[in-house]
Amino acid sequence: MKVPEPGRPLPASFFARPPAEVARALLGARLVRRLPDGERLVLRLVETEAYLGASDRASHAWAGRRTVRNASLYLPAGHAYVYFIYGLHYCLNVVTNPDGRGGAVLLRAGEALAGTERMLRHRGLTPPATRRALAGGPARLCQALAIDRALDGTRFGPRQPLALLAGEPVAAAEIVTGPRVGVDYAGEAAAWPLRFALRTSPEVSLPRVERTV
DNA sequence: CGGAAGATCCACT
DNA sequence: GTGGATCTTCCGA
Repeated sequence: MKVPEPGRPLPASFFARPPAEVARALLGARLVRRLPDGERLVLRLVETEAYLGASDRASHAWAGRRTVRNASLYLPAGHAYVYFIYGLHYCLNVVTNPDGRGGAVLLRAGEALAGTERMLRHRGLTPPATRRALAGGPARLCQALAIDRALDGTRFGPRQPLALLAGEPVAAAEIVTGPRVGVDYAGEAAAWPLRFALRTSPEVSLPRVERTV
């Protein structure tokens, strides 16, 4: 599909595609968080994972599961699904359902482009901090951007608390894929290469992924 | 109604 | 490399 100029909002049609396609296309995009006091925090996305929905045992929408917790997964494409995990962490997803099956993309890591000071504070870090410590990992990303369940079900868009904008184009040779993290329980789905990352990014959480796309 | 497990992170060895 | 923190959610009994 046609991708907007860098800095332009990604339209709903961008997200209304198969999750793996969206996960790959989101690499390089800018995730913008507007705080209640008006400050803008910006990350360049460097790692994503696709969750396919009903057919994917690793997905919260596996077998058509629909609960209070994951209700946002069934909102139209381009909405946020934020969940609480392990008793202390949050993770941020973008809903990508082409046909209402609960597909989503987990935003796993980003590189700070603006608001670094504020993000350090949110993370409880003081310089020098590694780039990876700031927003490398889904829970770190959420903490850096002050994201919690209050943002669950909101729509990504300009003038919203969360927005996704087009970034600079990314060459295919810069993208690597591999199995998703922490889904060993998911049977054969655990091996599916639905994790996408930029090859050279230090923010990418380990273990490093293999194959180029 | 109780138990078990989770799309993680950090400190410690 | 390993284990503990910490709590919500879900499913089976």
